[in-house]
Amino acid sequence: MTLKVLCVAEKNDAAREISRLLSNNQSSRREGLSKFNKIYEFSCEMLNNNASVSMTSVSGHLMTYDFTGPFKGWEKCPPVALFSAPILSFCPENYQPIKKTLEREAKKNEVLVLWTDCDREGENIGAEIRDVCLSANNRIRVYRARFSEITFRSIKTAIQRLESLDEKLAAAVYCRQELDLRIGAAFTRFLTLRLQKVFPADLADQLVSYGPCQFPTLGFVVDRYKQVQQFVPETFYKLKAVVMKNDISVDFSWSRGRLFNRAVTEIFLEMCQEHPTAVVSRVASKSKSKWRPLPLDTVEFEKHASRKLHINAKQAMSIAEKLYTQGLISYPRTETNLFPASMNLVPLVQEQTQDGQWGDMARQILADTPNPRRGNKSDQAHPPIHPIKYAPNLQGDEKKVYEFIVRHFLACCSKDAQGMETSVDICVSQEEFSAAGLVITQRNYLEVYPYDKWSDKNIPNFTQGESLPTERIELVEGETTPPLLLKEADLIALMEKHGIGTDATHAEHIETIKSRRYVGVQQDGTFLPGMLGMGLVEGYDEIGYNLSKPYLRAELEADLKAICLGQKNKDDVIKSMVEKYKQVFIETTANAIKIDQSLSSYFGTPEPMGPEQGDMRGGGDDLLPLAKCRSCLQFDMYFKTTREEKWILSCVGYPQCKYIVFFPSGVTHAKTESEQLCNRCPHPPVHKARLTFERGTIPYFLQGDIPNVFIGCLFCNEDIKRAGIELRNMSSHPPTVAHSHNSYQSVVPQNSFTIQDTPHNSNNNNPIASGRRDLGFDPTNPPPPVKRYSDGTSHYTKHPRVTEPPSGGDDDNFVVCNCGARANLLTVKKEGPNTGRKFYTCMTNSCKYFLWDPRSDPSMDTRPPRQDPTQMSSYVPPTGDPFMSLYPNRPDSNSHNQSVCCRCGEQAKLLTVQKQGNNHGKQFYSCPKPREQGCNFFQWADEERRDSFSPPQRGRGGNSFSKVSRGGPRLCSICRQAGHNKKNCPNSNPF
DNA sequence: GCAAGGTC
Repeated sequence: MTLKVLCVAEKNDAAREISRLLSNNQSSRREGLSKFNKIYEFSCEMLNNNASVSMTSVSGHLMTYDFTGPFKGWEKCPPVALFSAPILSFCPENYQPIKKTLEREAKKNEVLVLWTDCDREGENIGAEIRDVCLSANNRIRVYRARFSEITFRSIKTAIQRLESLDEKLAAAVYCRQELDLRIGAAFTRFLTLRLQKVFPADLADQLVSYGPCQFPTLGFVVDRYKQVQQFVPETFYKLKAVVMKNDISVDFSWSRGRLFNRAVTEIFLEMCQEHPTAVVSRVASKSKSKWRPLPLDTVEFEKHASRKLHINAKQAMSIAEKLYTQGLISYPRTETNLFPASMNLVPLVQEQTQDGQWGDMARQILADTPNPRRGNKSDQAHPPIHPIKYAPNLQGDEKKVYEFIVRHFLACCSKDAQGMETSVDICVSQEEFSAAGLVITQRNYLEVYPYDKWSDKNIPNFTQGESLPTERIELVEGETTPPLLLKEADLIALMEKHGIGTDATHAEHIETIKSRRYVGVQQDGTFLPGMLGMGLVEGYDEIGYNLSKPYLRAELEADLKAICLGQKNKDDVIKSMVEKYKQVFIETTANAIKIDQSLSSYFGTPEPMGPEQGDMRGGGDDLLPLAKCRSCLQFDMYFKTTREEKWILSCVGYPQCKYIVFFPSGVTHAKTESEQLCNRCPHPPVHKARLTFERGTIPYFLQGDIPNVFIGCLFCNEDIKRAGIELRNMSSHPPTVAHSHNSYQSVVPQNSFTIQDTPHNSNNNNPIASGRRDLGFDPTNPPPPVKRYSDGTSHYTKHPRVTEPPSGGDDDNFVVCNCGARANLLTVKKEGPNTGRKFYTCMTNSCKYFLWDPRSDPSMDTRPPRQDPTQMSSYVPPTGDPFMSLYPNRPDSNSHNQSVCCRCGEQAKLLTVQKQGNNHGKQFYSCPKPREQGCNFFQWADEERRDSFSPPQRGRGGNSFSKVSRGGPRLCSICRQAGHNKKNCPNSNPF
């Protein structure tokens, strides 16, 4: 029996090479949907079967991450919301062909073997491949091949010991990805939006970013610059003895090195000058070798290119990649600095014998057999960088880079340079001096490697015990010098030392801080911090977090390691790190003025920016959410001002969730009280709000210690209602928002509305409208097309009080539900039988009217949405709705579970939320009288927040329900305890 | 328009 196996490697090169090895050079090649990722086919033994194998590849990560909907817009949500915003995982457009190839091939095969690189990222890429393949073929069996290098032996061993994917490694990468995105985006948006406003003259178009790699890199440059600035030179003194031998003058240096006290040095000088004869105390000769370089890895390549060729790291890497794609050199991204024992270097050296400059050297190496040193690093995937083919016709920098790689390779394969070092010690009046000379005996690798310097230094022959007159003894004065400013190669070395970025990304991070104007490069290649970079680091230092230091990142790295080892759990790490960084962020925003001040020493007077500007542009202290949205329960709600400068409280889920609360015009400022939580509201935390009123507009009984200021919960406070602080709200049921690792958004709005007015009463006179809710959509008798502002024949009618939309265009998406609120035309995005279908849904949570758009493709499934008489709505959203599965809680027949809705007199049901989620098990009252008849009231059993959920037309105040239960003690409606009522409840709000 | 990590 033949087993059908799909193998997937991390990149095409690896797939090709592994196929070659597994097939004994017998694989055939065909095209995949991605032109960069071929499919290699062959047969071999696998899992004790004859396997027919298709081997293909991805190109690194298949999936990428981003925020969704409202969180994508820079000014649509406050940056702090990004710490809890949902994240969408999706396959970007240019990788779709790869994904489609995987899906297609997965369907044809029984087994999937993952051949991604054996590192953390590789494990995660493996998991991405697995998820895609399983979604196309859920019966495919998944294995992981582990190999340390792409050699016949390693590959064979791997195939005999197929394992399972290490979920821990994959999880660590998910963790890194999520944190990098949240932290980077939040800080970047905040900084950019704020500083563009504060320093419009200099930074109006400047992107000011924060990244956990770029910022510490900037920190290194600033640190060194400061060391140089703060350096105070010190004068030192030393002695020098000059001796003539065979007409050659030799400088001997003092064994005491240097002293910082002139008087003391002068005493030694006088002593020597009193008895100036030098006696040779020791002459020693020993052989010395200068080691040939180690095989070249990426980091060394970048450093050498920068130092010796004066080509910056980023540029050097892009040239190397070009040479690689031309087949001239090996893969340039490698952490390996030792050639695998199995690798045959002879043909590679052979190639270079043709060259006029280094051909002789290549021949010499072949005569001696190439023998490179073995370094101590291996990424177990790629060999060190080496030339593949001889390339005589390159020009410019390409030629320089290629030549360097060839010379370095030949130098590696050559022998160490040999020399003889002679050291001579002399004694002058008990003070010791020494000198050394060098004679190079065999240049060896130096012949081909001009980048290293090792020169002869001639000194004459001295004999131990001989006495010589000193030519002179002198006091030399010098000054200590500051450290040198960093050059690119030093910066890369520091990044490597502190684990900032990876070998593949060092050059990119350096490029980023250059392009963001954080640093500049001088003519001599040294890095100077720019005004922006300097100011940012100073500002952050002022705030007190070492964001420009590598520590925080190092802590994350340690956590990631712990995840890999199974000592920590991914979700815990994300939770704690998000919380940590969020606190840092909040403190940073609260102290943002310090950043302004630091920058103001470079960019002049800042434009004042305070908390009064409570918009999304990064300022002030309005960045705390008040609570989770009362409508969608998914997103946070924030205070903000409208264009007309009226205060509102809105859900950041807009436009997916349009819940919004309007305040009366007397409110001049609204803010979340960071320290005060409401102890009665569920779904904590619900913060109390601080509303500032215009003088004279606030009722006397609301005034507390501070005149004209109200502090209290907006969702369960009777006083608010009595005071006439009308919390008008409009909302829509939000579509499901995809969370991490979901590849779809189920529903997205076709357009977005701005809310212009309060909804009004339902139009009870419209028979079609009022009947529709009960009947649902009748497929046998499809209604006429829905028109905007229909003439009464449509299911939606224009309510006379709704303001005309400003455009006046023929906007079919704009309709008014029979409850008076706006209804949206939405499209199902989730893959399934209804993909692409459009439907209308009312924006108010308490209505949730649903209707398929009859203009949708009639061949689609036109069954009406699932109806359940116990459900609140005729529309059942896919997931995420706490009201989705509501079933009456009827365990007994006594009246204990019943209340009478005092508004309409109907008996209200006490229901229990069955669906798993935040509200699981919670009880609520629901009046069964249809909305069209003016009721359909909703209220959680354990709280009072009627206005949030009641139909807008209901009057304020008064209790809609009177309990008919006669059993048990009467409980306080605030704290649910017996013995008092809400008027004298000890837990009540003081207002 | 944000990050960093893979890779072409």
